[in-house]
Amino acid sequence: MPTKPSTTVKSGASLVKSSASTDKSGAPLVVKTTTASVAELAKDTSQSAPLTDKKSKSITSLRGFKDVLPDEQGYWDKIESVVKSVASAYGFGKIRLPIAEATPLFERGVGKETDIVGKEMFTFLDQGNTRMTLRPEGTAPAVRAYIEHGMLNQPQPVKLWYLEQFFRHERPQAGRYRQFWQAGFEVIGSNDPVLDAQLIVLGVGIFKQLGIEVSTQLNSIGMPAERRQYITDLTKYFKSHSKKLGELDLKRLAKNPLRILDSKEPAVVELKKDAPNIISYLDPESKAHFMKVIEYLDAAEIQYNLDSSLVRGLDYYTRTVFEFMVPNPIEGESPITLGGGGRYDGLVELLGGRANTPGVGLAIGIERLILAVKQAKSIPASELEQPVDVFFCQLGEAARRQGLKIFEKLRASGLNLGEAFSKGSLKAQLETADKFKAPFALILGQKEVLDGTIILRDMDAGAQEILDVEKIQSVVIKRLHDLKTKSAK
RNA sequence: GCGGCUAUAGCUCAAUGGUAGAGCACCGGGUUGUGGUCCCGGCUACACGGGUUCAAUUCCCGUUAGUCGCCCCA
Repeated sequence: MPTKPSTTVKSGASLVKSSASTDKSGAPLVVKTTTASVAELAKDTSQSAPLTDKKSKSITSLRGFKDVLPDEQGYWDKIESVVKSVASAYGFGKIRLPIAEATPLFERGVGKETDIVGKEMFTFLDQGNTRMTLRPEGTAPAVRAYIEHGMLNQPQPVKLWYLEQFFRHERPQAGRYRQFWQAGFEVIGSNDPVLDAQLIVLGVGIFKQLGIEVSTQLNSIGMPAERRQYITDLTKYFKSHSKKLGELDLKRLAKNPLRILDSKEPAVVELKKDAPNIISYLDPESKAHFMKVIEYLDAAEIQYNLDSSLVRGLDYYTRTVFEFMVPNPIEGESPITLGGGGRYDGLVELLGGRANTPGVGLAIGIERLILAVKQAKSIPASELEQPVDVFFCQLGEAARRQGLKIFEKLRASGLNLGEAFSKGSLKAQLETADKFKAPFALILGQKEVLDGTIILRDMDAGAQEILDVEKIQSVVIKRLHDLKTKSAK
């Protein structure tokens, strides 16, 4: 919708102003309006305004916590509906997860040594001294729910999806906030590689439906035992070249050697070419699993890049890992990762569930997705705007009163209505109708109230017809239909 | 957490060591009955704190916030 709320609460001054105008427009509802009382009210507001303390500090949103304003909702609605329809098409059940969890869920599940848990969680003690955390990701909570509700007694695998906010205390950046939304898909209870592949197909499908081309990076990081050996050798290799490493990469090598693989240092990029490759450390079973994933992706005709340096920052991943990214959002800018996921075959057991309960999941970052969608301009404006079918104008007190009733009747018949009941002049109302891009306006004045009629104005043509007020629903619906078929041609 | 850049009205931007203008937006008016063009009027800002100075929105420092990059990740 093209309009913005007229009062933005940012400063103390505008706060006072907005409440004053509300009083004014609300008054006629309560009091039987006389010219005297309106004049008095007007006097009141003009007196209270100068009392505003200009120096008063305004409270703004927290760092990294954003308002999503009406003019952005089109993107959110569109994405939500795509995610939802894809989820149901693939047989996922929706789950709504609590916003906070017991802190150990993430310490154990995601890994104490990860950056997410180590330094990015919003963790606090509640009044009862319980350590709780605003969820930084969804997989551990989803798995917790799977265990807690005995979902192992349902047909396996259990497929869950969610679209929820998560929290990480990071420095905000483009497409990165402290409160952010993710669409997540979890498939728990089967280790069949076909599920890994299908989840990637699903992810690519979501992006495709939103008009976004992503490239899919794919890797297998094996099971923990295989990875351990790899990490040992990788560390050994890079240590032997430690002179070429910068401070940061040395730190990574000491703390989390896998991370050195996504270093952007030219020297490291060069060294990586001869570094041990994770794939050759996979045992036959993991290797066969990975091969199957690849075969299924080929069968589904999904493009992917094998990237043996793709490692992910959460400890629970096993075997398949993948990422979706927009390679070149803008000329010269670095790629944006829109989503990613992987297999987590040990997580259920780690969180106290039955041993040998595998799982695989996918998460998509909604704010980043919106960034990409905006960039690609892939959603037509008509889908992003909230259409107003007909704008209701009223003139005079009698028309305003009857208008309220007529408005309700029209609303009940499923029309999207615009109105400016708080405005008096027809001019102002038609101006507003114009700003809402309403194709039609209904005009109810004194005369029409007496005659039992109402004027229907075609806003583009400027033509008007006088209708029997009892018949407006059907006529308005018909005119809208005519307009749509006409513009479709 | 680290580094670069930035901070003037709701938005986009000016100017200025002597406290600020425009365009758009918003509100009202130009006939208490007709919008998209036009005319008139109105509202709204120097992020915060300190320093230098007779005087700071302007120069300096700090804080905060935004933004970009790093780290990390979605």
